[in-house]
Amino acid sequence: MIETDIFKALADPTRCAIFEKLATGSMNASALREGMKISQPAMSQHLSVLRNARLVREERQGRFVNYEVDPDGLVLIAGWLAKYRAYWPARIDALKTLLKDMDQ
Amino acid sequence: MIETDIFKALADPTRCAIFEKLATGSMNASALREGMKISQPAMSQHLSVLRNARLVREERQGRFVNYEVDPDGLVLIAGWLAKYRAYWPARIDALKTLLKDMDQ
DNA sequence: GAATCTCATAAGTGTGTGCTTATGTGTTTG
DNA sequence: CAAACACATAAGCACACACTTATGAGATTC
Repeated sequence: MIETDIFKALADPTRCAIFEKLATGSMNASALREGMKISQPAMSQHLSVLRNARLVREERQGRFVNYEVDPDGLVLIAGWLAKYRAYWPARIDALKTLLKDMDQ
Repeated sequence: MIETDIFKALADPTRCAIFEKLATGSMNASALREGMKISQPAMSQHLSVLRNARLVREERQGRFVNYEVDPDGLVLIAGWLAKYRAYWPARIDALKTLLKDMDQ
């Protein structure tokens, strides 16, 4: 099941934080590590998990590896969420407004 | 971090299946267990995790406990997803169509 | 009110996960 | 080509997690 892999990837707070940081702009692993109390191998392992979940993709640049958000994972989550749309209450209107605002 | 709790809840395949089954209609724990090779305590524990993640809510009915999807959890995921909307590609159009279809 | 039913909790166990240190791989630089 | 650098992989360890059996807590039925 590929969705559970995505959820599993985001279930770890550190990994979630890495993803959020990466969402502010693509970075290499060393830059990501700045400000985070985490070893180099740990970062590498986390990025590997995020990559397998299609939440992140890499691009080799010389001896650096540049990481960026992979839209595939996000779209998969959106697709999963869409299946349960029938359960969304009126509150969904607030979210729609939020989405519209972020479109600007 | 409350989002990681939701993701952690959905990271387990069994729990994910329970949620999906519950999305087809509210049920008590015994009905949920039908067709699933899982012990009664295991089901109870899974439901407890889903409840803490606000993905599911309970309603006592006599000696039965009726479970149903809690929209709160879904809305929280939608909110998390919305933060990364900038990364959604053209493919988002296909999803929008899907969402529109499910509105009918 | 005793038996039965639905569900929750307790306690114990094997497996998975996230971390560490140590080392390997590939690239750039002097 | 040797040293330095960025990153990946290996191996080992502590802890979390999903499961089991056993038992407890409430509610219904006879």
